[in-house]
Amino acid sequence: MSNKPQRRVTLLDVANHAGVSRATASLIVRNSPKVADKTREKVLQSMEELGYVYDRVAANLRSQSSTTIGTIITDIGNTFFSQLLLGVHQEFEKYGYTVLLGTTFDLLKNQDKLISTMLENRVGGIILCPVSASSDETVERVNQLDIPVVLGVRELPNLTCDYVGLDYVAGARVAVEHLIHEKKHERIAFIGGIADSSTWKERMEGYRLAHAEANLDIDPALIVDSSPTREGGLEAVTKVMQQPNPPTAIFCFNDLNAFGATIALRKMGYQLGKDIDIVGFDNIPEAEISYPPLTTVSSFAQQTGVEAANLLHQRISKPNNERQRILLEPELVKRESS
Amino acid sequence: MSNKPQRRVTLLDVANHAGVSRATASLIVRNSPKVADKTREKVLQSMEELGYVYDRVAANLRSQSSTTIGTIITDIGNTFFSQLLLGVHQEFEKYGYTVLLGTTFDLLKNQDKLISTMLENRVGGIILCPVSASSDETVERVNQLDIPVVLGVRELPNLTCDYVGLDYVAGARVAVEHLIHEKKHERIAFIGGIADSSTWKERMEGYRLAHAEANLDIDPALIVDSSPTREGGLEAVTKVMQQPNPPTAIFCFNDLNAFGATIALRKMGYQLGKDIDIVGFDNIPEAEISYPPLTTVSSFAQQTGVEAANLLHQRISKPNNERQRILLEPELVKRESS
DNA sequence: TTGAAAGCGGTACCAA
DNA sequence: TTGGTACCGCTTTCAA
Repeated sequence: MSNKPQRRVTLLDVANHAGVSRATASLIVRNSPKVADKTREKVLQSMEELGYVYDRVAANLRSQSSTTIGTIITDIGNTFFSQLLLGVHQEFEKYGYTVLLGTTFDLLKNQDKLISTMLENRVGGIILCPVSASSDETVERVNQLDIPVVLGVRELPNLTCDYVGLDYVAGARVAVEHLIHEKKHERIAFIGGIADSSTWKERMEGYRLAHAEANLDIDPALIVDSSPTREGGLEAVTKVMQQPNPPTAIFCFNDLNAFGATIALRKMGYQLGKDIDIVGFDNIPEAEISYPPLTTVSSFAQQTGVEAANLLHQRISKPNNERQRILLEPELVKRESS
Repeated sequence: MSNKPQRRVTLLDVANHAGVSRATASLIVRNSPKVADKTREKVLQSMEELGYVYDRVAANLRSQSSTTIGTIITDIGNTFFSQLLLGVHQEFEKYGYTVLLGTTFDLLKNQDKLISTMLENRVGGIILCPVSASSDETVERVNQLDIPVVLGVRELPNLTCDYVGLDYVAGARVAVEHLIHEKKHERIAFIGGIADSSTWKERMEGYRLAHAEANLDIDPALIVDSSPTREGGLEAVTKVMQQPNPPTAIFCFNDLNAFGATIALRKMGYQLGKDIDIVGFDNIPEAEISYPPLTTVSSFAQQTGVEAANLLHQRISKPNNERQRILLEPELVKRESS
């Protein structure tokens, strides 16, 4: 028993064993109702005995279909994306899709390669969280694809596919308004994130609106971008606090940036939530247990994943439906860091 | 342009367009050296023009090979596993494998189904982090598989496949020794984790050894298991602190449990690292930014993923190599919670 | 170095 | 309700 390199048991083997044709056996694996119960049982019995394993790959090849979908995210190490992925999985499990995972680390060349890989693997659709440097070529390329694509988190211009993301403008605005009105700040820094990206620009817009509404001027020296990581936050806040006239509050591109900033500020001797206020963006699980617990804007990562998966599923089953654009509403979660 | 449901461009189309045979074109997509440079260029040119996309699925079917591998983890929401997954990805990208991801949520029936799905999708191998309730049937089943399996994190008895994990006994021991010798505790609780699982038993053994070595008795009332989550930690610590003679220090099954315990203890009015000491296990990124920063045992999640991927790759290329068992050495990371 | 034809493990289609 | 056969897109094998 268990002497490995045996030939795979095929449907034909099963059919022969059960004394039926391959076509009939095929109907049975596909749960077709138009086959006699007796025959079905006989064949199922044979499958059991022979240890038959369905070859979905061969089936998909012949039927020109696919049961796998590609999910391309930026970084699994970032809880925001792992939460999103959780949502995607959770939803696709229902539909019986399998997920092919790819991570870009925000590099365009990785993204290009991943899209190719996904296509070569005949995925039925792609959930794409585009890298911040996504170029016109990316857009062009995605537009050319014969399979459905749902964009997540970051929207690309001139792209006509479904999209699910957050109203970042509103999210940034509510965060900054909180700092202005409830916390009475007038010099608020905006740190982190890559200034090229649409997600940054939208937060910037929210930041601007909140200032405009309160008749507050914006000091460009208080705006320092960086990579959206802990390290980035650390660097950016260090830079911004070295100003002759430093800010009294800090709005961060995301929670990761905020954590980095927190570490740096604490080292400088600031007491967070007292000497200086800080608010993040995303509400990743760490925000709750960090010190001090981080005030942040929830961007509903898991929910985003769920919606994206749903959109893709709909698009696959009804290719000609009208294009959808889902914008989740952000929510300010007040904790102790501000 | 971009009128969707066009037939897929095949190698035959390319061959015709370039005026060569399909076999020749096939050699070219596989980078065979035995084809004239002129022919190659002509064909590559045609591919470009026609927008050819290689069908890896069909290729794998015909050549009885596979370029995807399955990775089955417990929960993407748990940073330990997302870090592990990060390692796996990072490594497989080098070898050109694509990862099919599955999550069990520690449920046996999910695990069974995922293994089936992976097989049906013709994965070339599986990295399996088994659920804690993995039964003899799981073992039996995995033993029967014709494809390589590498076990991660949790070892299963009587299973002859490669394994990569941590020396949990040593890890628990060093943690508890720290509490006994450096922090002078004599009543140390062990909370969290499922008492059935091998990972729990090994930590328990380390806990026992540290006590034995210090001539300390173990009070069974201080040992409370739970699910390995934040909620579990919260419940378990609540139970253990209600003892008439509560512990003065707490060793947690993992960091998630520790965070839950932290929240509960703080609510009870304890000041961590002062009134009571706590140490976790895993050293997930959150441990560093939690309050207070958590003393914990690093279990090198990402490294585990890297090693597992390597093991699987080796096994796939050399099926008859001797079985390997990699045990990473734990490391105590001292922070402020103890 | 290139080409013709069979086959991987299924499904589609049509006839019986 | 069942069976026969072509075929999905590629690789393999062997001959030219």
